[in-house]
Amino acid sequence: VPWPKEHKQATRERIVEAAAAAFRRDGTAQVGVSDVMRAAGLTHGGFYTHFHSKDDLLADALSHAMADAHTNLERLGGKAPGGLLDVTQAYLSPAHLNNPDRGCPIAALGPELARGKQPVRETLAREIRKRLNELDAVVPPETPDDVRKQHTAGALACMVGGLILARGMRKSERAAFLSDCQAFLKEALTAPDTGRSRVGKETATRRRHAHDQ
Amino acid sequence: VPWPKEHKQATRERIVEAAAAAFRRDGTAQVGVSDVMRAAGLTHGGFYTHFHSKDDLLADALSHAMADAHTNLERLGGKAPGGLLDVTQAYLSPAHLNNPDRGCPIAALGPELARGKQPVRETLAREIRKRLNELDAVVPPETPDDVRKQHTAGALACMVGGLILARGMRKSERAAFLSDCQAFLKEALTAPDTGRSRVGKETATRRRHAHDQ
DNA sequence: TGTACATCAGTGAACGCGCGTTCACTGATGTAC
DNA sequence: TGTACATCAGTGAACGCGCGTTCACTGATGTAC
Repeated sequence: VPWPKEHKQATRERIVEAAAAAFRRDGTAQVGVSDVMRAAGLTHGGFYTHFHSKDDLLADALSHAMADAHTNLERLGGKAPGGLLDVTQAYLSPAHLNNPDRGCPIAALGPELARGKQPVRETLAREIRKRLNELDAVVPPETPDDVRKQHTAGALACMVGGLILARGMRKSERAAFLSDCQAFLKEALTAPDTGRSRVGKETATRRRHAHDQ
Repeated sequence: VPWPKEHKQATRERIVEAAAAAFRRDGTAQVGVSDVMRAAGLTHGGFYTHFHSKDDLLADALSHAMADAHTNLERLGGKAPGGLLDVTQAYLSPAHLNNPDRGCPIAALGPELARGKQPVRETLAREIRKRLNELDAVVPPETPDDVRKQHTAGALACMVGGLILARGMRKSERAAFLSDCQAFLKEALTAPDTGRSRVGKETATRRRHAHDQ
């Protein structure tokens, strides 16, 4: 083998990484294969030695973006995620709002991915399920199954919808809307009166007032 | 004037209506001016006597789609919306899931609209604010202002995110996820223990079990 | 009442342009002798 | 150790194609006489 074995794979990952950022920032339709290759420091001609098609790249970029967002959001919220509430507060942060290229690809591309071709839709469905399972694992084990399912579904829905809506609003209204979503989830997930689920209570108040634009 | 005065306006509205449906079904980038004109029973050449550009049409189609979705969702939930909870239950329904072309344009196109050009972004921001105000008006007047703001923000976020996520999942998982989101919102918005907000309680249970695919 | 006319909504060919994809090639690399 | 060679990652010109937009035109309409 004339080339180092890991060289091609490393190049491929550079392309995927560039694509994951560009797609999330500008949308899948506005970013061309040439744009991605240029961002990866290559020319467009070599693209098809790495991928069968742009859709093939998109599916890979989606998986990469999910892992990437997960990493970046953990960095935001301090080392330990703590509970479901902590995850939601980090997600609904101005930092996430203002950096879609390093954030959740569902919030950035969800609807257009759902309209995509089969491999893309399959990857999206798999990643959503994975995300729900991750959130599920963060809820205290003593929580009843039905409550747990409702909390993970409701929390993820509120995160994705909240971020999308905030990004669609006027700049001056965004921070307040994110705070309202955070407060709503704090109430809904803590639910001290039902006594069934008490999640991440200790850090919620602190985060609620921490804005960093 | 050689033509009836309302004729041109009626044609223009036919184009906007066709565009509002096509954009929501297939996305703004996948639907061409020719597609829209053909759906309206016209040829593509006449488009620019009605609109300055495709973006101009998109802004109009967005406003039209919001009003259209509002009408259709009211039809789903019986005549009287009742409360905030009722609105959310109608929104998170299989009927809405399966008919994006007649549903909420934020759930169908939100992220790509937020990346659009200024007039489109302005229209999106205005429509989101309008929607929040409509939801606000449906919350009982005795509800404290901060709770009201959190409920409307959280509910809308959960609606939009819930629908987007459900559309991204495998068909077999969608209905259960929607139900989980509905149950989450029922808990969060009813919140019987805080005693501050008791919204749409009477119809929630019935709706919760009504699926129509 | 009937005819000639001016208006303008709608037509369809044509325009650049950028896209995804293909392909003949180039040149840096590890290997064989 | 040094040289010729086979390999293949990457190059860049070229391909159809469909898009948004323009424009010379057509023909249905209400109006003037």
